[in-house]
Amino acid sequence: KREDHELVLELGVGTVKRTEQDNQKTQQQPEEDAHNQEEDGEACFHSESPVELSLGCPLLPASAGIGSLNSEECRREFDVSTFVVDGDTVQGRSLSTSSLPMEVPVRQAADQEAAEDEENSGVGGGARKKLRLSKEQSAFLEDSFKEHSTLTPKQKSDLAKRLNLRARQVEVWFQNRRARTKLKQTEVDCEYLKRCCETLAQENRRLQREVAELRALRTAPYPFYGHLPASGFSTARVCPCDNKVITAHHPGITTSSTVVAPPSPVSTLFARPQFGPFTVHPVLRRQPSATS
DNA sequence: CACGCACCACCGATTACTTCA
DNA sequence: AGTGAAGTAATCGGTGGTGCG
Repeated sequence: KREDHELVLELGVGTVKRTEQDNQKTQQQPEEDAHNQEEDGEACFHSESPVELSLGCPLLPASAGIGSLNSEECRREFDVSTFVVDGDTVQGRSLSTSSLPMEVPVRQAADQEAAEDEENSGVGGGARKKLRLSKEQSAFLEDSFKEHSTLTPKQKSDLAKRLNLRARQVEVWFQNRRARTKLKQTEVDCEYLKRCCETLAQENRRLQREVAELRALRTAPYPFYGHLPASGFSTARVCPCDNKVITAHHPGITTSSTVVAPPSPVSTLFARPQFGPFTVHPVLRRQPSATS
């Protein structure tokens, strides 16, 4: 956790808390898994050596625009140098598709073969078989997605090979993942626009009240203005739209000039929020429902 | 250089299936 | 055990970019 950020998003990936169901499924395929491990020449995810991966993820500045989400920056901030093996913290490992220090167990080697058989045999008329990716496969794909939301053909085939999936499956996963990200961003944008609307409605009400007051002043007898400053200005306000100072003289003469005004609460709110694994809009960050 | 064509990657919408409350 | 909602893998049809003849 870093001191200069309010929140640190932590993602846990691992097999420490395996459900009974998972264990049962694993037991159903011990031979296949063992076979795959031997084939790859690397040990992985033995039930007696659970792996937990903790990902520290500092928030990016909320001022980052929606279009400016820089995956490079995200990646640099994305500290995955620590994970835990059997309770011991291991430092200094980086996470990438090429250097992840573990092989990912596959749940569906048999299903994979069946699907490929079906593909090769050209049997397509029956009900499609939906395969569920294992937690580890999903986590690995998720990590890859954090590095790059799109894949080159080589990255795709590498990932497919590593996860024992078809390249098409990897491709589809990334397509669906992008769609989910976009959907969530849309939801965040919607929430943000609602807030903008509320704020503008408040501002509108306030301005209408002010207009009514000014009209009342204009129609009042002259001595009523005795409290005004010698300059004769009755109001001086910064327009949130273009940072112009609106000054109203009596009676009814209005001038304007551009100044550099500090950001108003309104303009601060209008900084567009950014959904993503790394950013939370400052307004939304302080919601009671937040984890803080 | 313009055109048509094939190929590919991607997207949005949708379906089909699984999981969970 | 049955059921609906939510999540997600997979499919389909459309679009834009690219290379080639």
